[in-house]
Amino acid sequence: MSAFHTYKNPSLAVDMVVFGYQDNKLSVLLLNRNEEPFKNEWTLPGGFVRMEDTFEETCTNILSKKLGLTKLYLEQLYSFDETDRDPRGRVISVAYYSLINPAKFKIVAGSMANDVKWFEVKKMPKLAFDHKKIFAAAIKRLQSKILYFPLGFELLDDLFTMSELHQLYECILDTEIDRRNFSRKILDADFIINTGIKREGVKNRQPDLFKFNKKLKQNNFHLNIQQQ
Amino acid sequence: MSAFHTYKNPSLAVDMVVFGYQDNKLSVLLLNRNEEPFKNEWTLPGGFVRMEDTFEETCTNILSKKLGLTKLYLEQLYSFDETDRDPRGRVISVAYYSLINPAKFKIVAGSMANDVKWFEVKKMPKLAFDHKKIFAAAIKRLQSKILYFPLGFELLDDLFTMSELHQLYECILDTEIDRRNFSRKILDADFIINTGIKREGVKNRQPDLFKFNKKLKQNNFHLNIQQQ
DNA sequence: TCAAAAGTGTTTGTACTACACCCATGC
DNA sequence: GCATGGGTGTAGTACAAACACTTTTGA
Repeated sequence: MSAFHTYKNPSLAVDMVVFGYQDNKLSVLLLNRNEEPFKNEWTLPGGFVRMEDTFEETCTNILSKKLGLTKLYLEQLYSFDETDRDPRGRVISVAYYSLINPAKFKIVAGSMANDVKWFEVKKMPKLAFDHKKIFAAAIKRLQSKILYFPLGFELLDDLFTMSELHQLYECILDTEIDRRNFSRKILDADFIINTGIKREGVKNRQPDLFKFNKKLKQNNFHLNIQQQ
Repeated sequence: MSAFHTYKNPSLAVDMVVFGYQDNKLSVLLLNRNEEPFKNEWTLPGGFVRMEDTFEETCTNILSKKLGLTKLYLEQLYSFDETDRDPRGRVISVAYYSLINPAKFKIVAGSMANDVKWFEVKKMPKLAFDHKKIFAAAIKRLQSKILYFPLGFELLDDLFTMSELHQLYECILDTEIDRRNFSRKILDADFIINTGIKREGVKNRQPDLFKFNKKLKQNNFHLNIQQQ
């Protein structure tokens, strides 16, 4: 038992794929490294796990420094263990993804990075380390999970129109969905509630505003989208 | 960079939920601990990750010592990070699950444990550490993944009858499935191939023997089972 | 009064469910 | 012959896809 901590351990870090949705585009938050290795390349935000912190605490600490944001939707993705994934030594990375509404937060550059920026998922730059792989896993998870779980609401304002929700789904899934069938399906599943309020100041007919049904007990929603 | 390994890191371990199927029952392999903490209690097999090993290598090393088995189906489940999950100190556990055919292997007691035993998933003993949680996650993953992915074949012999496969699904999902609808669905999906061979020496009509279709390219299988 | 987006409804086809029937084998 | 499990077929139904129509707003 006394020998318990004498083994040399791999280092342990978290890396995060932070998704944001704005202007009908899905984006990811990247940092530009200001030190070697991979100086001036783009990376996912991340950092080492301290002895006293859980993964989520580590994630929250890192993102609160850089974005000033709290109460994040966080979900563990996968743990990456290739022995050569970090040139500095053996580092295990536990990947998380997060969904945020960029309109609610202001990005603040942190001490480790000289630049923080949103990139559209369709226009991603080259990523350092094995972060391309982590990003790919996150997109895949997001696309499959949104088919049966109410994820999208984290990315939208508290009140949103059916059109906005519909476009979000089309954007994330990168496919066309019939708006009428989508509307019926998502209403039947009780994911959302029509507030009765109308959005004003729009060009055409004023759409209803919906809110997420936080009291949803049973989830019987399932979109059948063919993944290509 | 020189300070890279001076931070104190949490220890890193893997824990495995090894599923086996025999006598129409789904079982899990457990070890009886021969040292404190949790002496004489049952645990999932596991061990610490060495600097030079990947997770899968760690899993394989541990299981080959205790079971003499190779070429395992292994899938990463989740990483458990509660700060108090191990009384000896901070230990992160990356959980994997494995599917094996017990008939193919012989269990060998290892150096760390004084007993190795299969337990039916419906008759599990109290588990040490947070292993009950890990086990629950594994069952849940197995139940949801088998609905759309060809997992069951890892648990069966190379040649099996439709009945055997059907019973395996009913056992894992803990529900009744109409055998005729099941048969049609799984055949339509091209998961399995009828070898034309019949099983002999049975009491009633000789059933066809099937094999897994290893050349399966596109997976359009999906069982619709209501999870209760 | 026209264009564009939003709300609501209907038809059609497919796929799943719930069955029934026949076949082969051992006793 | 009969009991038992194995193989195959079919009618009914529910749901999803495809599509059309009406309503509301700003210009």
